[in-house]
Amino acid sequence: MDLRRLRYFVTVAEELHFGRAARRLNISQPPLSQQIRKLEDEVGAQLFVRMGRQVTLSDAGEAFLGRAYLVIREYEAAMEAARQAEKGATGTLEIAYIPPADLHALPLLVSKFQKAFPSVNVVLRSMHGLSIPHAIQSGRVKVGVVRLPLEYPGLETLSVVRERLSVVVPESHGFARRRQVKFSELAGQRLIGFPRSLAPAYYDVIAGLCKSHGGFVYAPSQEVETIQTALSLVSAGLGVSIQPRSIEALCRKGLRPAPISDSPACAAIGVAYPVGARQAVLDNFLSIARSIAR
Amino acid sequence: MDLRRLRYFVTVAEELHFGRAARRLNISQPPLSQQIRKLEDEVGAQLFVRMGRQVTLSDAGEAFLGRAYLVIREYEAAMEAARQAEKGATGTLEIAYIPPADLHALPLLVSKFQKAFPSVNVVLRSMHGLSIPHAIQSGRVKVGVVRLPLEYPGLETLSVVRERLSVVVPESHGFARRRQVKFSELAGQRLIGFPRSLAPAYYDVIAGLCKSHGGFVYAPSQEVETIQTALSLVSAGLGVSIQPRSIEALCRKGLRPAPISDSPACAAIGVAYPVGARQAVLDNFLSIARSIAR
DNA sequence: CTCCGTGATATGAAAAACGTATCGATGGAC
DNA sequence: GTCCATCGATACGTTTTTCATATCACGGAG
Repeated sequence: MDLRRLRYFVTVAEELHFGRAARRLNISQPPLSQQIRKLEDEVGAQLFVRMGRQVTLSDAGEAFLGRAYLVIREYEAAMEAARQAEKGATGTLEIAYIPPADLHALPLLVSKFQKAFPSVNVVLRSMHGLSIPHAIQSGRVKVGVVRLPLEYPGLETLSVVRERLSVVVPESHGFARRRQVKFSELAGQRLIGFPRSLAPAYYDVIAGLCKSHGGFVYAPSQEVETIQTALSLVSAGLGVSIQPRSIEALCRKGLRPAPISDSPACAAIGVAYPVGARQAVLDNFLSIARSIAR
Repeated sequence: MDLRRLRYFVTVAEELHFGRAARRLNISQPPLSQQIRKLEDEVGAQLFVRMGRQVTLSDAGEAFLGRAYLVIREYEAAMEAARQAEKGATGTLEIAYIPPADLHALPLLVSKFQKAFPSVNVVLRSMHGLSIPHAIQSGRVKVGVVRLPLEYPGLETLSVVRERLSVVVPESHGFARRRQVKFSELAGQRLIGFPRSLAPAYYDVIAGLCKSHGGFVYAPSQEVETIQTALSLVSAGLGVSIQPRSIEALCRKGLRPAPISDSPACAAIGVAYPVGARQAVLDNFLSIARSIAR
């Protein structure tokens, strides 16, 4: 399908001379005449007026010519659009992300990506961390921004930002004026945390640190699903909460974050994507993610 | 050129299943796979993702699909436009006309034609009667509105309106209050007329009537090219002028038209067109002209 | 009238598209 | 795990389409 007849027609219409047109098209004249005749049959109208040795566009041909140019241009634009999409320079990138990602990781990723690929349409979908893997594998989104580590068959991950931990306490708390605290000091505190099912691996990292560095069993006395709720409960004096250090930006009046000095950079957020996905938009997004991770 | 591959692609994209698509297209499955592959080669991008038994549109295919619909629609619109143009329902009709035609004949023709064929673009070109035949045969205009009779090789004519004659006199003239005059009374009057070369046959008709009915030789003492000039000269008292009866509409203050009672309907205006022209717009225009001529 | 240029026609060769048969891979049933 | 059904890809021979060479038919110029 190469729009051959249309190109033949356009050339003849431009030359108004079958011989010259045939030379321009690198074919001989008889097949050109045949193809024009077939085109006329298909269209159902006589496109040229052959009077003697004079060839003219008929009214129908005149009307057809302008449209023919449009068809050819549209077709070439379609091919070009497909090539651009294959290079990942255009198209749509659906990103599923967990709410806490919009503090740091998500704005970083999206702004840098959009600067590099301004023609890509980015669609952001806030989702529960649990449903993101399935959304990726079903193709509803191309990539997820999730809490790491994440183990899921068929998915690979790439760490983007890693943070150490802080403990958020109310203003009246003993830690409120401390420059830093240690895990061991958290023993006995009422802890406000998230259900393990929300991010099992991340939960286990925190629990492991409490055990190894603090010597106590991580057992939140309140389980909440969002950071905002956790902070509200802290503010109300129901306990303290272990959070990534970037939580400071969210600490409104009455809340104080205290860095945990012996915390490794364990609160990681990264991207998750299908193994062996051959999608250029995704590849481009991943290279942006890698450049941020350094 | 039937956009075959494009239609194949669209069908597969709609079905996302080569077998079903092949059945819908009334071909077998292998050639369909081949054509899709060739299309992918030509476009330069993989349009479908074949993973196992699952067929999906790739990003490139997604981008291509929308444009492909446009191409197909544009192409069909082009064919339809050509057919419409061939039927004469659309296109352009260039009309050359002599200035006196815009009194009666031209508005009649154009308004009725445009009512019947509103999509045709009518272009009106005022020209000297002498240059109209050449304009028609060279194709610069499709039809002419001219003074009849007209003899010209390669042209046919069709009478549209026929009028009897009046003589236009100044208010102070002796004929000014007459209900009608006869050719014989025009003998001895100073006559204002047009050069014979402007419309030889029409000139000869008038001259013949003067001779046969009036018994004198038609010999204008002033020759002018336009009706307006003739009327101005009459108004200035330089003479009287023989004109078609519809001249009454142009008689401003100081001018009086007097019908010539023994004039036949000899001032004819009609359309001139190439013999054997097979142009539908022209045919449509001619049938309108015939319906006006009754 | 003859000759040259032009588009249409005839015919055989090359290329493209198609159909039948078959392979290979994948997913589900047992 | 094995078997079976499904689906797309491949192989190959046939049909259709397209092309090139040769030739014809027509019209205008000398």
